[in-house]
Amino acid sequence: MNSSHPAGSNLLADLKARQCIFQATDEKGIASLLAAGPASVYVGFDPTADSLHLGHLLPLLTLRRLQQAGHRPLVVLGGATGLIGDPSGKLSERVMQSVENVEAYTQSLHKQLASFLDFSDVRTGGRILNNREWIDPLDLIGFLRDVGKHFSVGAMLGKETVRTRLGNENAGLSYTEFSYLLLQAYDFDHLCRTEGCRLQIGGSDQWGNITAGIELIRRRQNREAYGWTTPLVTTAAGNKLGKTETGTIWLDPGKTSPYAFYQYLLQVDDADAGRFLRYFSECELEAIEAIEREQARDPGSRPGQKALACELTTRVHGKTETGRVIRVSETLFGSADLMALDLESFRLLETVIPGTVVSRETPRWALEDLLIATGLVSSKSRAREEIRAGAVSVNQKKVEGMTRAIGHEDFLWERYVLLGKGRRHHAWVRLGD
RNA sequence: GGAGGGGUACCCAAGCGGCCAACGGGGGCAGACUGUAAAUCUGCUGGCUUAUGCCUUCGUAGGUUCGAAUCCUACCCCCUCCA
Repeated sequence: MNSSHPAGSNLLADLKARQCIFQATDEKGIASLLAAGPASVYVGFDPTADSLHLGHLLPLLTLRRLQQAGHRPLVVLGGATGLIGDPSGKLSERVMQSVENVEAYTQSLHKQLASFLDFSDVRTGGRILNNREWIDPLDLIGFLRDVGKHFSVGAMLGKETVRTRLGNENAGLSYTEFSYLLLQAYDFDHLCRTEGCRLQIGGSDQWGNITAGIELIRRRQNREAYGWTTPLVTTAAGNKLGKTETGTIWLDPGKTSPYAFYQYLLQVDDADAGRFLRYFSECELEAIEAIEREQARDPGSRPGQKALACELTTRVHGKTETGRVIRVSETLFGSADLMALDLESFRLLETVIPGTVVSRETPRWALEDLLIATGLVSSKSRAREEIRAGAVSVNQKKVEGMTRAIGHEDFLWERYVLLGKGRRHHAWVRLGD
């Protein structure tokens, strides 16, 4: 890994300029900790699903920057805390996950992490840990006496997380979730003891948990620990990055295809592109500013979105996949005449966007049925509505009228039909062998 | 355990015997305009062999009624306060 990045204050200055620091406990203390040599830094993720999503990326990539600067990344998977459920940022009680799910999720996340951090680099010596290692052996009485004793219920009630939950008419807060804070604080205390880790970073909703850990360390170990949070990344429209009405943008290609991932980023608001590049891109700030100037001059070509989408898709899904995705995007949205598309392009298309295979035995298909089969619409009624609205295209030609059917003559290269719904949704239909 | 409040479509939220597949808002999808942007305007937003037709849906299960999201009974869940 690139280790040319400066340790200590320059690194912090860069992170600040990128607005990757939302709140910090003691900037001077953090600066001297990082300047003193390689420091262990920890980020925790609870296995609430079998994949991370875009919203997890900022703390993760911030940790990556720290590793590049020579520090030691520790990722804690909350195999234990995930069984409790973090009330932070949640408006209502979480549904408790089964033990089997949490275990399976933990394993999935474990695999995913390898593409963001280098755990084989002996010099920085990063590790992935599961907090079951140290939480499972705890006994209740011991925990209450040694850890619980250091927490004042008054202070806990003052935490924003707790206050919002208690203030909500329709949601309460169970004792289980109320105790979450103690467990996460204990994680930090444990890591400080066993790994010499004195810095925790996390998303902005983790502030309360992080500061609780710092206090616990102070009381039990009489040591000074630090923390900072990254901002919650929201869009100009006020939504969380990666959360759409139709679903979450996952990092797992099986849950969100690389194409969908790329397209999501390509479509971010102009107003967000520069900010997101600062958060996520490893380009120097000057380079980002140059892209922004380009963007201002020619917003239609969206250089900011393209840079963002390209870099992040590459980081998450790799270079090869990103190349395919970009080529397909250019095919579908470029001015190129579809009829000029060669068979190879269709084969590529097939690996990138959704579609369906139909039997050669059938002479004709109702357009509605193919729209459903490809997943472009959810029901026949919807299909009809979209056709009526003039939203559907066959081989890039808009369908007029309601009676269009698809026959063998529509298959280009006697093999493929390209269906479209609206400006952005495409799917292929392949004639089976 | 007691008292009170509440559970309606993706979310919020009206409705409180027929005119309810269910007002309104948000979100989503689509059309126009564009730049695969934003803003704006318009349409759609349970399903079906498109039908002034049928089926499913208003926490769950029963019941009353010609007819129920609306009334009754039991049950489940959530919130607040008291014990």
